[in-house]
Amino acid sequence: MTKENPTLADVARLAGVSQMTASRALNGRSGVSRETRDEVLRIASDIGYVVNRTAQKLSGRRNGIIGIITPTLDTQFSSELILGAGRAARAAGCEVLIYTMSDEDRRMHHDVLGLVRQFSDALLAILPRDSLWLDSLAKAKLPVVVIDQRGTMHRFPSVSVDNYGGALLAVEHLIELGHTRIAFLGGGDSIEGVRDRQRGYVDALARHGLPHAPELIASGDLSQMTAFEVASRLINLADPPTAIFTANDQSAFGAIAAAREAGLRVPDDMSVVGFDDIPMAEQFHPALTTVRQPFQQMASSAVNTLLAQVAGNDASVQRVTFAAELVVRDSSGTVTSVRRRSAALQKARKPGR
Amino acid sequence: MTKENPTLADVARLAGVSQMTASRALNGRSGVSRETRDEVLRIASDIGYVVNRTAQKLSGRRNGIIGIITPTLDTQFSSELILGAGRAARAAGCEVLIYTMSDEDRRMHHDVLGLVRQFSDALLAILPRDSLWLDSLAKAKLPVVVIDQRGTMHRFPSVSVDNYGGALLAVEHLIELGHTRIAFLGGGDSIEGVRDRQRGYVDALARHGLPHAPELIASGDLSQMTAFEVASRLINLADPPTAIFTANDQSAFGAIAAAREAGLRVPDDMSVVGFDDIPMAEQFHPALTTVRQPFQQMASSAVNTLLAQVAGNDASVQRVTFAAELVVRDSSGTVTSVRRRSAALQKARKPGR
DNA sequence: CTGAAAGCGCTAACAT
DNA sequence: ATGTTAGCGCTTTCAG
Repeated sequence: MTKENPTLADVARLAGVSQMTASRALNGRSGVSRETRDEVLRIASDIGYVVNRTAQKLSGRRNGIIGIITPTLDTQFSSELILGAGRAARAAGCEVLIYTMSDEDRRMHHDVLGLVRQFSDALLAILPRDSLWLDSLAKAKLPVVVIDQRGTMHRFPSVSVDNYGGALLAVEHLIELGHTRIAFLGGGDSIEGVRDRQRGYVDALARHGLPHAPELIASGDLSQMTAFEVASRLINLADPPTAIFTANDQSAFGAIAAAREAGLRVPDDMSVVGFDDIPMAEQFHPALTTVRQPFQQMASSAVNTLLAQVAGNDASVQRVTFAAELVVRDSSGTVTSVRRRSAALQKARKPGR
Repeated sequence: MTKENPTLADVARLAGVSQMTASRALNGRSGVSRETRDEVLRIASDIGYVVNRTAQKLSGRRNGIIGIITPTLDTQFSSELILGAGRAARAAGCEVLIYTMSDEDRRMHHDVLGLVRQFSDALLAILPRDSLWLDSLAKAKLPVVVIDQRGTMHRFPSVSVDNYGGALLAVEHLIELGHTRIAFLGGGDSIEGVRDRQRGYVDALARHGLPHAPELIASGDLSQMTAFEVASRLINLADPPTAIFTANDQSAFGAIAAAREAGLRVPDDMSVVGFDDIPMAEQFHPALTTVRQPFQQMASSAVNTLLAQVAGNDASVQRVTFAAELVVRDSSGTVTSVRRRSAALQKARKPGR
């Protein structure tokens, strides 16, 4: 029937106690006798009472909601993170609410943050690419943890993967396989993590005495389509690379498609190594060799930091970095004979397209 | 400085009017003189006032938030829909809050719905595959619109694409290209839309006098990986299909990978047509021929229906269906000579794997 | 056109 | 261990 949602007052009345007592019992606070508590809980569950989190919040208390703000939803990168955050939050008895800030309407940072704050205790920010955001965040008076973007000002705790170290692993893997002309397909330099990957690439090369070839460093925008184009250019170089390390998995997919388009087989004629290890990496054909970000751990660390801050344990501004792990699959292999490669490229170039 | 967020009371005081007047002005209600209104708005904007939506909601008013509940975030299907909904909502001056119900914790339908209701005026449900959900939704006393799943009980307004018609388009396209052995790679029958696609496939065949070959109907789970396996089986049939129509794009990607694995070229030796036209479809290589769902339109229709209901225009339970559109790209082509195909398959089979 | 009072559901801060 | 009071920020009555 159309009976309204049960409220705390209902529970209290039915249990024959005051609202306050009911509240205490429900929240597991001290100051309630076992008996009373059990009774209250029983009644609450009986009538299907669900605490009203907006009221909770309005009254000044924390309401166990953590807000996630993300620029996009369509990257597996963010979905993985969100998934992990949700799990971690629920494990702690919290819920998660997601707010997307699509690129178009970066207009009202302020409003959005204001809104999020009204609804939640803390905010998990998944790196919008511009730092304007960071400014707005600074004004929001609530705990914030930023993922994968250490603000230049170090204003917020952040959690990220060891991008530099991961890149090192990837490139050294390629070097071990015998590659000497290794290209880097980056993603612009608006994202700090991506810049770190490039640094790792450069240093790995240097460390192994490999020449620094500027023409082998190209930059896309982390999208598959752009990566396809950029990789195509790389492949058509007079002296093309035998391997490409890309700044993310999506780019790797694009690079692989480009290699195929050029008549090269992966990994026989061209090795490709990505970064992220999104679920697709394993499903792709060929399965992608890539650097794994421990999304679940990162998310859960972020959530816990947030929760600690909410609880008052001021963990000051800290940055947590997780180790990256190289996952070797089928897109990387030993260098093929130069003859074969050249032949393949020649053949592919002639017909044109 | 650490001054708290401005509240309605602040605006009112500064403007020298009562809270009520300020409220009316801010909400664009009648009963306020132009002058007063302008003054209030000016002040509000000056001090950066942002209405507190939780308070708004608590006081019984609608707060302009529409909640979206989705089982997954990692399918481009849902991201597209969410994106579209966000746009439509913002166009109407509303905001959108997303709640994910990961498969694991389908436990507390009730709580989740309760929570969503507290935060928002209406609910857009991108449905989890089981209908238990529908039951819970029925109890939630707030406007609901369901996307792509017309509940068996027709309890909610729904918007979906013409799955049946879309499938017809896809299969007829294949038939026009000369294919006669066309397989269907489905996705189980828990989703009504997917079942409709299968019906479309069957009917298209029948309509063109093509034999109904049960062995050419296989079912996956809409994931790329499963599709790879299922498609592999299809390809290894004694009399394999020359084309595969898949229930969604992800499955098409898997099928293409399987074809390649078997030594077949797409589209030369095997045509593949998907369904959805997620952004990846265009970026994939080969670009995928697929049936487009007008995500943006669907989402915006859903949002508008929701908004209308909130506004009180009870549009009763209606179902909106959008036409599907065939997008021909590079993964479908005319049938190749059987000789070539057989040769390719023979060759691929011998080495084994 | 404007304002005062009361309350949404809950929780701190004081009582008892 | 339990109850009372007051108030979070806003809005709906109902009065001027």
